[in-house]
Amino acid sequence: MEQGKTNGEVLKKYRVGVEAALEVMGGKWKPLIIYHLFTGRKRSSELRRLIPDITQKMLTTQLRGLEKDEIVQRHVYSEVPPRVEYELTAYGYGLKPALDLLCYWGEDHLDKVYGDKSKVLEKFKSIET
Amino acid sequence: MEQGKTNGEVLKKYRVGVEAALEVMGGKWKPLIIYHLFTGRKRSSELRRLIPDITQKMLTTQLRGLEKDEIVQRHVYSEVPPRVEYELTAYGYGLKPALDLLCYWGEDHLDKVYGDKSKVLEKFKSIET
DNA sequence: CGGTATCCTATGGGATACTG
DNA sequence: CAGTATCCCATAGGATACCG
Repeated sequence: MEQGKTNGEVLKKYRVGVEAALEVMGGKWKPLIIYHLFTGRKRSSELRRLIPDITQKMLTTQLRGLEKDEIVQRHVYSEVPPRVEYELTAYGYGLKPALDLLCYWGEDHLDKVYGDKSKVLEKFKSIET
Repeated sequence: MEQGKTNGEVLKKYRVGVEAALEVMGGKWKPLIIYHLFTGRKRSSELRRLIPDITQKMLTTQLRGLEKDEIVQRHVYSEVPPRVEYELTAYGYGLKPALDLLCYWGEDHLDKVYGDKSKVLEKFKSIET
């Protein structure tokens, strides 16, 4: 238990904390968009190519949400044809550890579901706080 | 980049991994339920008390989902009045590292939104893989 | 006490067409 | 190329009442 806080405060912190995080990166496409931006800024067409199943509308919608939460920054170049690039903020990059852990857990889960041996779980249990 | 895998394979792995994880624990109340179960098995009425805003229906629904994915185990006692307890499986407990990171990031996000200093981010950047 | 069964609505997300 | 505007649908989630 953290110091100087009541159970209720810690509980509330946890609640809004995890909920806030899920609001920010919990959309259907947001984790994937963020993932691709981990490797550097991408223009809109690149993201569409990297995420074939996403529609233009959803790409825009999810990016706007991420922009509002200051996870990504939008760079507009006044050219013809227009060019727009999206870049993770340092703040958004801070989601990487959490997303990576979620990813590894998810892989492990899929292995489990599909009958493979659980092998990723061990790898990260040392990180438990 | 992981060994022996193409970019596509790694990408696909990441995609389904993070999506699978969000399917399992991405519900509105699931993280909160899981959190409370981190501290030990709880009976249904305890969870409702700990999560005042949840309805009976949603508690049952989310718990059934978690049970299906083998995150929680349901223990039924044939008594009068009936008693039912829910317990995290070892497998479900493996979500703790990821949930904790999400929680800390979310707290930091809320501090940021509400004008406080960002102070949790530093704490975990060493975990980045 | 714990759980269903209805019923309802809010909304996240998709398809398509259009614009600067 | 990047984005908006409609229109539409599936479903997650809430309110309420009832059951063993």
